[in-house]
Amino acid sequence: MTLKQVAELAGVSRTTVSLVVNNAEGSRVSRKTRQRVMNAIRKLDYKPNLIAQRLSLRKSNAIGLLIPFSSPLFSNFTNVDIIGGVQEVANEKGVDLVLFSSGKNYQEPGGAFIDTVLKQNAVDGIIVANTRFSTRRFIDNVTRHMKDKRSHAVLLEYYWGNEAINYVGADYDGGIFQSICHLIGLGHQTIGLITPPPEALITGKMIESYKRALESNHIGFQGRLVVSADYTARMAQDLTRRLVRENPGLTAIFVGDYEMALSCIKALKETGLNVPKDVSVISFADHEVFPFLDPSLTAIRIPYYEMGKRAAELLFDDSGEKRQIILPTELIARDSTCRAAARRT
Amino acid sequence: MTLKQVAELAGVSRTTVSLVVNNAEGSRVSRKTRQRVMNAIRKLDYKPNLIAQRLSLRKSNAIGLLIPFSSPLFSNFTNVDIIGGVQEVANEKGVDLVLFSSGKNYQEPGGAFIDTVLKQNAVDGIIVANTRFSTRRFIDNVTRHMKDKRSHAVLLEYYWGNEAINYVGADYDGGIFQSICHLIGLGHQTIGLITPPPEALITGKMIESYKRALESNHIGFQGRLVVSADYTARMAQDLTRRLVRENPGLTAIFVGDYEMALSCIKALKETGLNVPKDVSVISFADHEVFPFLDPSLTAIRIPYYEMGKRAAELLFDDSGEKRQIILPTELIARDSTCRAAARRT
DNA sequence: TAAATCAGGTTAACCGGTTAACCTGCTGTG
DNA sequence: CACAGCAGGTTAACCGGTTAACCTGATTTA
Repeated sequence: MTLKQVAELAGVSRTTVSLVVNNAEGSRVSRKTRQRVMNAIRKLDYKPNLIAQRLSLRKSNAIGLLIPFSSPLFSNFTNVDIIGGVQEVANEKGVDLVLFSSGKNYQEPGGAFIDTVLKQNAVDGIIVANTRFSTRRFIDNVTRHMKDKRSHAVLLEYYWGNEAINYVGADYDGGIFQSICHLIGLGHQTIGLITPPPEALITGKMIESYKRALESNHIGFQGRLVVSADYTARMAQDLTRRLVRENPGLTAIFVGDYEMALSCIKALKETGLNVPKDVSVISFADHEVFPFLDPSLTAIRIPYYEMGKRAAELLFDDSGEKRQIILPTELIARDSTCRAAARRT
Repeated sequence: MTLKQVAELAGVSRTTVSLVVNNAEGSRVSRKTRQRVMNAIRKLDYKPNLIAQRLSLRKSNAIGLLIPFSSPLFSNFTNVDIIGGVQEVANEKGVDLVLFSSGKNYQEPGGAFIDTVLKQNAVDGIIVANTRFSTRRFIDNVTRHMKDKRSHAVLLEYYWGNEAINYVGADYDGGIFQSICHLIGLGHQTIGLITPPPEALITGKMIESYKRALESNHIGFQGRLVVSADYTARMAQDLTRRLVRENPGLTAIFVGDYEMALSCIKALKETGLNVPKDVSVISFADHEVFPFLDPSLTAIRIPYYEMGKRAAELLFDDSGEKRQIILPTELIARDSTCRAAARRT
């Protein structure tokens, strides 16, 4: 089932078979010969060996998607959307999608990994996803390798820096700003903020957006309203309880991760507080089931599917230009937020 | 950055470099030469070309995961778990994970696709996932190619047939049987069933399990309690309304798909019915957010992550034996089911 | 009619590794 | 001393494709 066998059966050279298989434009093969070759191909059920093809063409015809996450976090639903978006484009372009994911600590693997993968020709290009949860060190490490003109890599999610690299992000700042303003508009003055861990890139930015929204509305910033959790349900619940205990005036919480938002609501209910009557809650990312929650959850819609598509498309852009794409976000107001009222404690 | 360049810089043959790189056991390389080569490798930042390696070794060092789904259904959350499980094993074994997904219609691609992928050496083995939603034709097509002793393919999800092929499934029958019995135990006598489309493999089996549970409890089967929907929210809602309208005695519904379960509940609420007081609802698959729904949703837990792992492990089993693995399911009772009471309509 | 052109192939080098078989010089042994 | 054995390499074939360059005979063209 190789070119050679087909060639022998058809009584022609390998070159001719190759030309027939690739149906070359300038078709230098006569009808008769082509027929003979086609018959041999059919008879042997010949399929070209992709690996040999790739070696010969010096092209792997595959793109990589690196989700720097360990298994528990891997199931973050945003990943499905990203994978789906990337997959769609890969399908369209006829290339394979290879999935990479790191081990337990999402700091690793960094730029070295990308470098290796590309140098090894495992893939022609790679998308590094979910960088909002990565550390600065990780990102610096990655971007160092991406500045190269020929580097076919795309950062999927916002890059808070000013290097000329490819990235696709969403307007997190705008979404968070809008969320906080939404709460303030509903009369909330004491708004808690639960962020991802301090070392996650997004955390600092989240706090900035939060502050900016407060300032725009002439509300003072209070450090003790801001806490960071490590994505675990337990910690999110503990911090929620601490927030309401230590801040009697608190009537709203913005939670920077959807899983923690669920835990936050659970903790509030267990504390005997009503959502939204006592405390309004907004989740950072939206989810298809949020409309069905109790109460339905107000959240920022982030177009991960679209982001995946755009990132993949960027990978196929051979212009050599580095492009930055930021897609809009949108606040979806549901029942977990309402007009502020004094909390009964 | 090829073997040749390293060889030249180190002043040795390509063979020697290859031996050093692969750190061959019988290490036929002297310390001195090894050092020289290592230095050259470091100096040039040499990484072996995976594609050349694969060609030479006649091994692609990659496994494929085919999710025969179009994009909207691709985001089915069960897929993340499956992908995560497979990924974990792939990582462990040091092989790449290549993701395939079909186009719009989930009948295609079938066995021919698998055949092609394996013949092309794109991957060493392939997992065909989510087959519960596939048609009989698709499965027959796939299994035909899997009977081959040398076929490295695993069906991920139950295979309702008796061919000797590799598959990993879950005890759907047991889960559904248990669910219906649970409802009956709560006093429900008129239980609706919303299934996936008739052509989906699981549909017929679901109805069988449902019937079996009724029979075991001496309850007559009524055809008009069973309807099939096409996964869309609209259809699920329409059918829910029809079920309650046409069956005044109905006090419970088992829904064979988690997205449709959400729509079902929504429709019930809009009809003015209370869940669970008027109608109890059980969802076929569980989800991490189900405890947070309103009401929290009773569901069958299906260990998709574990199933992904087992399927991947099966792929690496070179014994030549075909193995069948069926993992247990579990009914998680929550607030969407309660003791039956006459419906106020 | 001689030269140019062209259709329809083939030859051979190459992609970047792996590895069986072979070579070479040294050491040990009967 | 002749030869076996071995350590430490190298040669060359091979994996299964692609493709530039070349060949050959038939058809145009000047």
